[in-house]
Amino acid sequence: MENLPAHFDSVFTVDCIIFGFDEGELKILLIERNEEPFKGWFALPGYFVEKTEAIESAAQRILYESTGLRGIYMEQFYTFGALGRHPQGRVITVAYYAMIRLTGQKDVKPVTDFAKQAVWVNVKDIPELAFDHSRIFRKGFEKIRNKISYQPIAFELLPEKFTLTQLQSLYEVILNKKLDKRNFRKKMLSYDILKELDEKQKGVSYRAAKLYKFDKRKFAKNFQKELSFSK
Amino acid sequence: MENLPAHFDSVFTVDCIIFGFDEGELKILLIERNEEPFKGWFALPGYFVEKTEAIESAAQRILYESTGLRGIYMEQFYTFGALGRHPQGRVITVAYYAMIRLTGQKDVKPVTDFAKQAVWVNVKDIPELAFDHSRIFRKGFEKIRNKISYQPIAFELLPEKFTLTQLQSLYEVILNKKLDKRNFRKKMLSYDILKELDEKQKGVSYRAAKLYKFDKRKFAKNFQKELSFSK
DNA sequence: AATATAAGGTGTATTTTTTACACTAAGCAA
DNA sequence: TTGCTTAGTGTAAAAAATACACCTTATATT
Repeated sequence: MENLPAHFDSVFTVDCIIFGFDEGELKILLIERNEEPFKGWFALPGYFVEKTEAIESAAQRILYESTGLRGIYMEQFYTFGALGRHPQGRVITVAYYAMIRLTGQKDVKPVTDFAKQAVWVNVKDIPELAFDHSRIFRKGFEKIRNKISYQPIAFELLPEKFTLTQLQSLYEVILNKKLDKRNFRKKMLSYDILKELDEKQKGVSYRAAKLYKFDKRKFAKNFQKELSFSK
Repeated sequence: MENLPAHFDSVFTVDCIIFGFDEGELKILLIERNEEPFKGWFALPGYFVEKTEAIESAAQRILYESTGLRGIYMEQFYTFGALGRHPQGRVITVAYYAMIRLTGQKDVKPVTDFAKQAVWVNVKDIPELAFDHSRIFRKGFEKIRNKISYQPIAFELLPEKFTLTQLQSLYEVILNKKLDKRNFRKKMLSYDILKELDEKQKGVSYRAAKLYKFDKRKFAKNFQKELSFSK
């Protein structure tokens, strides 16, 4: 613990797991580190929290600096504070996740030096990450897998207008299992939180599907009962 | 942020919600603060984390110092880091809860100066607490209320041997609603995680009930399916 | 124009789970 | 012996979850 960099006074950091859904694949954002330790490794977007910052704002700032993304609601899921997490001493890390919509601008780019680049990586292809970030990722992924079963968080990953098949395949990727089409639709529609639009999918070379939107109004009204997708 | 006490270097703390079940009442441990700010107020047991401590060990140490309790497994549930939580500056607090068995030695006593006394208080009678501890308590209580519906955490609050009626009334206190006796028993027994003992309750002035134990072995085997007590 | 292709969209029967509900049995005390 | 208090038990009805297959529609190809 001798000779630490200046920010080691604060000794705590925020790391973010940013989920995106693109072409049927669930991805997260990783940065390539441009600083020792673990220079050149991939890591979750994250950095040191300033001494007088609220954690939430730190999370926003740090996500912006490492990826260029702004104004994204993140949910805190765990705080990691074991000894030996960081080679230079005890570092406490508050971890957040967010699910975002990748429509159009899915190009991400760090705006500071500590990250060399930011990239979207399929959750099935995550390499070994810096520090204990692999563990943090697993814990966060487990969290959303669990949460999606009883809370409508999947919509945040989809474009505003989506088909039921897209919604189902997102559930399938997150839960990592096949769902029955008829049962999925029956159940999803029974929650009465979707709005059926008069529009159809465009640009597909087969029968176009109806488009739906998540309906916040209906959700607030009808969502006493919880979602459940066990099978 | 001028003139802060020495430990303000570290600016983070651990707070604990310790649940106990006693004579049909769900209680938590509070301490009376013996330090400014909020001297004389009740607060959750908690204190500053040292610079080179792991959070988990800090939580153990702090719980011991404020209440005399040792070796209690605590589960982290949220980290609070808004500005303005602490009148002297930004303080980040990692919050834990634990559920403990109050058999015999339920007397608690601080072993340092920052707490004047430690007391068990019924969750229905919690006064306004120091800092944002009322909020932390509500969040932790919500967490266990939620968790008890799908994980067998209630047993940790009961004596090793308990009756089904005791178990049910614990569920009722935590969930804050009446449950049907027959349905409760049917469902609880269907999980096959209890061991029926050859013993009966003693010292009651009415028909004595059978005693049961939580059976970790069976639990590990049979607990793919989750508990659920919605009604 | 006809055909092939690929996904969209739909219903029913069966099983499982949840719920509602009330009386007898046992033990102790007076 | 009687009264009091809690223990302990079963069934029918409703609701939810599951398993399962075919026709429809839009486009692309010949």
